[in-house]
Amino acid sequence: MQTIEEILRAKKIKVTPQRMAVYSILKKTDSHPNVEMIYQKLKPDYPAMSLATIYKTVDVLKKVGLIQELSVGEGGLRYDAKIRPHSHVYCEICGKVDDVEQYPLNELQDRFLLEKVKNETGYDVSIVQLYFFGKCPQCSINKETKARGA
Amino acid sequence: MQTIEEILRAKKIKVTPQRMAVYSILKKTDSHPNVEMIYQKLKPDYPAMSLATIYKTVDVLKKVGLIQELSVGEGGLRYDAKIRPHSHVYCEICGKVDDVEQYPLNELQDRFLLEKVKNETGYDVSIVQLYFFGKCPQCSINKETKARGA
DNA sequence: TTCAAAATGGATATTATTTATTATTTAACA
DNA sequence: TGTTAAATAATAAATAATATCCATTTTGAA
Repeated sequence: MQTIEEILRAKKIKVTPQRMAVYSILKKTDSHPNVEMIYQKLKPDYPAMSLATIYKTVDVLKKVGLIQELSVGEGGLRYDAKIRPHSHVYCEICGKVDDVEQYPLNELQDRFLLEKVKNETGYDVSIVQLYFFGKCPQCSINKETKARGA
Repeated sequence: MQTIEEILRAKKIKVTPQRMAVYSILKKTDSHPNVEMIYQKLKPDYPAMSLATIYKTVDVLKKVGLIQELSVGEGGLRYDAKIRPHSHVYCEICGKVDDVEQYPLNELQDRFLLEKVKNETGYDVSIVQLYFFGKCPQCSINKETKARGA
């Protein structure tokens, strides 16, 4: 199995501490952070890291296929180092993004699905993303509490 | 069947020419326009229409459930008056958004799907969106195709 | 027809995100 | 180790999307 360093070097992309740090943050978390969140998470260990570097780094990592980009309708984009097929659920109240692990992108047999869509639309499709939108458990409770209380 | 006017009046939302015009544009097109595109389309017939009104109108129409909002990773949002379950394919070169009619959101038996996701994640899910990303037929043929925005 | 509440137009403000700039530093490799 | 192209930091600036303001107009219903 290739290491991240090997993957980058194979594409003539330099391995830098900043790139490793951004990737490492994404690999560790399941919070699907945006650029600003990555910036804040890195600050303690890399106080000199520039926001611009993070923008460039997520671009690089995305192009190389090491991370995926999520668009949930906020201003910016979210990033995820989990690249095997899975879908996401977005809380419209607090903005949290969670993985939907079991279901159902893997059951859609992606390759077959891409073929079908290509046949119907003529598009050469490379990425599938399934999103669910709703209210997370915490926000559901808060609203109930608020409604009952005050 | 309820008319749009009836749906709005039932929710105590005033029926205005601007709202009808925005809805009508969305109903007629399959181009999934964003606010700016709607604005441009309306200009010939409604030269006095304000951008602010369009922002407010798509909000109203979305809340009432007459249109859906799509987020494909651009700056802004796209709108679609087709609200029965269907998915979308986005051309990463020219920015075009097309419907994927036949497949596969209807085959996912949405209600059952929402239940499963709720069981797994605890989220109270109300919306499902399936996106495909790739290259449209025109952009596949024309290698000289300009990047979006050009 | 009248009237109050709601909506609109037009402009501007706001705000968040992203890109550009440039001097400096660093990774890769001979 | 030296060289060079690439990357980074720091900051400025552009971009762009959306919200706000308020005077005027319009809708809905009494």
